[in-house]
Amino acid sequence: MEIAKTYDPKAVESKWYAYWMEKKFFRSVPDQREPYTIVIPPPNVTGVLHMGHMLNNTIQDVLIRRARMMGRNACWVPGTDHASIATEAKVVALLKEKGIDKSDIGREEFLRHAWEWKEKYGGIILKQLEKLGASCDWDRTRFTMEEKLSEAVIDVFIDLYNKGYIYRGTRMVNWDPQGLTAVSDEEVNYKEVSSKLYYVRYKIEGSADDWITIATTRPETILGDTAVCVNPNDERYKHLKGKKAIVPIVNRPVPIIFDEYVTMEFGTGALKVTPAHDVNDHQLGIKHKLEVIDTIAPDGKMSPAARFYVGEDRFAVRKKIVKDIEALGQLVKTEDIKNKVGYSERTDAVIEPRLSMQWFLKMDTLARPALENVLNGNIHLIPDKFINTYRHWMENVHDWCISRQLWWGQRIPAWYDGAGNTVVCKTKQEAFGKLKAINPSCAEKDVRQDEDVLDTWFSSWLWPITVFDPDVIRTKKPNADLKYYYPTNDLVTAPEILFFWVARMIIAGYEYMGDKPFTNVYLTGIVRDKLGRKMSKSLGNSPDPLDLMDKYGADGVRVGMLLCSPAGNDLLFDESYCEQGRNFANKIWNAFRLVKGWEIADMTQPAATKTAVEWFTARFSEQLEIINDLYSRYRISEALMATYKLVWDDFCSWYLEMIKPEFAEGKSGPVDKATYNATIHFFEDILKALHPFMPFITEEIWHLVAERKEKDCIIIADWPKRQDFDKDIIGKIEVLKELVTTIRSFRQQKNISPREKLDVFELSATERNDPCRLDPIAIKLCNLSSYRYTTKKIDKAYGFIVRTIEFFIPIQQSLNTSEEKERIAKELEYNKGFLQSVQKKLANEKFVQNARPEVVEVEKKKEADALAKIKALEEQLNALSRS
RNA sequence: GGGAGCUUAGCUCAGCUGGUUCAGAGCAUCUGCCUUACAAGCAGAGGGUCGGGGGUUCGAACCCCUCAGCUCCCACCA
Repeated sequence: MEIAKTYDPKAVESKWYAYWMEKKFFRSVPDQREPYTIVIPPPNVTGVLHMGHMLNNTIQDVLIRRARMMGRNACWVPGTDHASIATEAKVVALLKEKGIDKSDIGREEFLRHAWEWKEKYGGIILKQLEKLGASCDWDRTRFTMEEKLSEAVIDVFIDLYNKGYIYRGTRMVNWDPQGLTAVSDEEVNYKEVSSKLYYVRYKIEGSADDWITIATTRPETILGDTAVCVNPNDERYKHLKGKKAIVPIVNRPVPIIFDEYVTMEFGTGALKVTPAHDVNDHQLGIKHKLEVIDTIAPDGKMSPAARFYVGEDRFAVRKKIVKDIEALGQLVKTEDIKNKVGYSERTDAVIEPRLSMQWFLKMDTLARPALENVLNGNIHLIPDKFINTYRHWMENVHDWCISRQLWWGQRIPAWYDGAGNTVVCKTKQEAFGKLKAINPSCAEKDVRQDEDVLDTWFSSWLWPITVFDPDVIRTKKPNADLKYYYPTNDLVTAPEILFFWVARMIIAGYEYMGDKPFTNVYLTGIVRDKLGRKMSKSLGNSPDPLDLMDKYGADGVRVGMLLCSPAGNDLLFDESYCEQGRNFANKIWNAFRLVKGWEIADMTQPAATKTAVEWFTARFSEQLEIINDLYSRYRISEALMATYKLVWDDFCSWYLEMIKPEFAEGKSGPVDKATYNATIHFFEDILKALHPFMPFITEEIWHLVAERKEKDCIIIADWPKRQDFDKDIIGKIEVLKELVTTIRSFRQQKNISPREKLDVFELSATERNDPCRLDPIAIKLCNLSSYRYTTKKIDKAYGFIVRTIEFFIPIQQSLNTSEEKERIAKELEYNKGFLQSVQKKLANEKFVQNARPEVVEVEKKKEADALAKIKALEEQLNALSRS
């Protein structure tokens, strides 16, 4: 059978994914084994796979696959998030294209369209995850807005309301004029922008020519001014006590108030107060009992209350009003300044602080256990630098605005009778009953449900609970799944949603399960481009993961992602990492080709090979231990690198070269059975160690390297067991590697072909003829005609030292003496310098007194070695001088 | 404005409680090789006063101070 020279992932990947699915290897049901559980951070239904997902899900899949191999009952629960704002915006846009306006068709009709859209496109991202090799239990796929999960959300709302944590109130909220909804503080991004600070003078009422000049960046809000505020300590304005200022354009007299809130140094020290459109002004408004004039409508256009520019957008009005004020002669000056403006995370519209009636969740009490259990280590944040950030947030947590003025989402179960009474309960009937009890004149037709839906995070914070048992909120009796899988083990997510989601899941976990939702939170970095810029659609700097997988194979891309993912840091992604991943896959493939091409013969095992097998046995265990340790510390990319080097360097470059049969009659010679079997066994172990990173190629080779029964797949194979290993041989081979490298380097320097055989003599204190078990390996790897021992130095030979052992290679051609002398002199000089530094240390009494004995011993050993080496080098130099 | 963190080879990073596994890894670079597993490869080599300065110590990439630069989080003074 001819095996292709390069590995072709395409057919292999789809074949094995289908096979795994068919054999239900991803399926998990509770059993006797210890569970290992991950719930996926549900991607938005609107989402398409981007590099962030790739990273995130690759890590999850690595963890879940390894756990599966370690004998745990591995369960990775997939699903999607309904993402109210994002999805609603998408559907609105789609309808708009068809000429349909959301408000024209009404709630029911709109939701029908939204569901239709979800059914059609909502599963795309999950399909894409399959390409990556994600071994999710697809039978458990959940959607945050499916009936059962929604019911749980409603039950939680009612429960928290009954417990007194939820209240309704008028608050200044972050209003998204494009999405036409309130958004939470966490959904506002502040960006620094260049803007202008306008100085506008207001006339003092009743004066002839007395003015007060304020400074503002938002002149359009002047129409809503209901006061001018100055600092009571400000000498400049003391005379204005009890006076009024006239707001320009609208000509409204407003009080001049005094409050220490105002910074005297900023602008003119006088602040215009617009309680309806600024958070701080709102506070002032409450404190000084100011009138509130809401001049900006929900859509960002001036409302009738503004009286001027009604119906025009606030930004257009900003320009206009400045001109008009200038025309009035009241614009004093303009300054360029930089300030920060809030943008909506979802729509990127400028956030408008706006007063509105919203539902809030009181956070302080609920947040307490969530903070404690992170601080006391019950929940680990990885890397732990995030603990500080987490604590800071949890200690200063604000009440959470949970209502959204949208239709796509769980509708708030609050009911009104139109007479100012509110009840919170599940159904209209129930509500009618309750309302009637309060207000006997209430008719059923008066009962109206709150129009708003709940914040998406108010549903996803239940995710680790409701994916297993959506009824538990109501029944309070966890089902078998929930009992078995909860708390889950690892959560892999982006630090950006540490507060949005992670913190709130922890809160919900303790409130509803009395226990943490997960033990470890692995926070990935943000995927950036080579230049460190965040990947984004608008920059066009984000590669399409599907294209990448097409080009490099899923295994290649997985490896590429992880190669550049230092634990807890952002990663600067570059396609060349995927290339490295693909090359690695190809390397493995070719190792397989080599082994598969061997003929097995009934022959005794050569000495070199026997030692090589002993060495690799030890080496593998040694490295496996390191790899296991890296996994346990979630150093995933380092675990990959250790595996990479184990495979490429130790297995391919050293082991396979050691055992490779010699050529005979123009083809590779046969290999003995013992070596072959050992090698196949090593190969299997290596494939297992690689499987979490490269599931497809390992499964493929697993089936080619030996006969397999139907369900004998690597995906469910046992993770290799670490054995006690022979440290001695590992050390010896390390020295041998140095010898081999030195000889190869010598060949290159002297232009000696690798085909030309060389003799090597090792200087030995005593006469000996017994070959060491390593010698045959040296003979093979260096293409030697012999490896002998000598008690005398050899003339007319190239002499060199490895560690403390002296070697000679006799050569026909005469050595360039001066060149050799120079080389040895250089080495001598280095060693003398080294010796000096060591001796200086040892001569230092304070060092000998204070340093730990082991450290001193080491220095003494260094000294002895250096002395021996110097002696040898000097002798070599003398010999050269004599000849 | 408050807080956290970072700065080690051209690039991305590792270096746990100060001392042999301390100056490392991968990639990139350079040199020689189409050697019958692999040129998506093989072999070899070069490359860093560990951001600057100061201090503690017998000894500092590691501890302290200071300066500079970068990143993130929180707050949002118009």
